Amino acid sequence: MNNVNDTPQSLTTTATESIRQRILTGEWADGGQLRQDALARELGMSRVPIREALRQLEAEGLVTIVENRGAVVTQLSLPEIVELLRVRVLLECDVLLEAIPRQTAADIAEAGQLLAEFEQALDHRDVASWGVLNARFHLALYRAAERPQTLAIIEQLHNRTDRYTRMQILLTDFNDRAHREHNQLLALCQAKDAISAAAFLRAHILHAEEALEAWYREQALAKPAKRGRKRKDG
Amino acid sequence: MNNVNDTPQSLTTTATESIRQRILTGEWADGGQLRQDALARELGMSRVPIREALRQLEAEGLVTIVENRGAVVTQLSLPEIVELLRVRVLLECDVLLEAIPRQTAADIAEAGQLLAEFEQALDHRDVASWGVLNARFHLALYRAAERPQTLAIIEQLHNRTDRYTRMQILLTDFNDRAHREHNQLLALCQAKDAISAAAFLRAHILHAEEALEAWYREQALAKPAKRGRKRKDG
DNA sequence: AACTTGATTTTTGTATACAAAAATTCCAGT
DNA sequence: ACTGGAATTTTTGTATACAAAAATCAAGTT
Repeated sequence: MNNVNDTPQSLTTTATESIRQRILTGEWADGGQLRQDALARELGMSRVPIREALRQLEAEGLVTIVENRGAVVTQLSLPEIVELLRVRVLLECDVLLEAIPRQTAADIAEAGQLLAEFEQALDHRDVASWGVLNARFHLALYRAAERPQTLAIIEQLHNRTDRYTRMQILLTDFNDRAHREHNQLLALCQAKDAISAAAFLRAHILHAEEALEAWYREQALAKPAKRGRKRKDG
Repeated sequence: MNNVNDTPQSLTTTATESIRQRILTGEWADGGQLRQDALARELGMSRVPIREALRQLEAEGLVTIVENRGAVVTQLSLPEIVELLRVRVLLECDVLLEAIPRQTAADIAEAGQLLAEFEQALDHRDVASWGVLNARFHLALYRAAERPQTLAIIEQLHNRTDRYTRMQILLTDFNDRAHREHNQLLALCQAKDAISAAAFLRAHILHAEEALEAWYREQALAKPAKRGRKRKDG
């Protein structure tokens, strides 16, 4: 995704990548407003490439542009998140099944390296990188399937959902479980046990979904209590 | 997708929709150049909203922007098309399974109406509308699943692949088979036979894939012959 | 305190201008 | 006829200016 050629990159591409990265690392809250002028100043360019970048990110599902009102970081409802996780289950399990017989030692090593980085990030509560590392770990396992179009769709699904699964890990102290499951997944890949790995991956994603649903339910219970207190104080 | 509100639509949105529609109906050939100036003149606006529209359509996979050289209608190779059709199989069969128990008589009637329109379009060789009607027919069957995010992804997959399956129908006289299979699919939905319908849908999409692959093989055989003749004349 | 209205400011959408890159044309030499 | 280089034209990328829409602020009324 980085510009590895010597040809200068257009400002629009620079803006798209920068804004996307900042959304993925959680710099802006869900629903947070993205001001064209501010972004243009920060990135040292006019509003025009910013607008083009926002158009692109809107089509990727990361940004929602409201006409004459500007752009916000897209907010997903729980049903929407759950739906996208279900799509992930369908695509990722199929791709993993196909990838495992073709994974090389280098693929496994790369995934292992990413897992080590993810463990460190979990230990250090470096929340900003959890989603990115999670996506990279999964994609490293799938790459051997040589399905670049499918992987691009999967990457976009991660870009849209990992903010939420990451937040859930943070708020429910899901670290150990996430790490355990990733290690187990890697071990099954090393063992070339495609059927078990795909079934495990399915369970892994569905666990995240269940935990997210449980967390949302807790929030729903917690919110009315807050409102009650506010009335008393107000 | 049409603007049903009284609020005026931005020029960018207008341009996006217009250009997308023209790509889907085959107005431009695969790989055809999209000139910003020409589009701006045709649509009666400046280049700025055209550029924004092209950025959006690029993220949808319909357009490929080459820096400093402009935009072309995206070309997919056979492996890429096959891959996207496989993704369609995964998503559409799952969604149809979920939709069928919830389909209403209105859903079935809508799909039947679209099938009648598709039959007419097939009879009249109205090629421009085949892809659009095909997508609409399928989406009508799935809508009862109430999975809007998944349907949006499926719609984009159709937008990216129906140009090719449509071309294959045209060039291999696949009309009768396409029509028969759509009718069979609708009948299985009417019978609420979800398992058979999903299996049939899978076979239907894979038939299209096989036919496309066969057609590409014929083209590969046909091409060297043309090149040979050209050398003799040249 | 809440609401309404008008004025002002901010933000967005778009056109125009300009610079840079790419494509095309032209011309001279072989 | 072909090639290479220069000149010209076309096209793209971006900044700036302007108009319109939305948001904010201030004053007055209930």
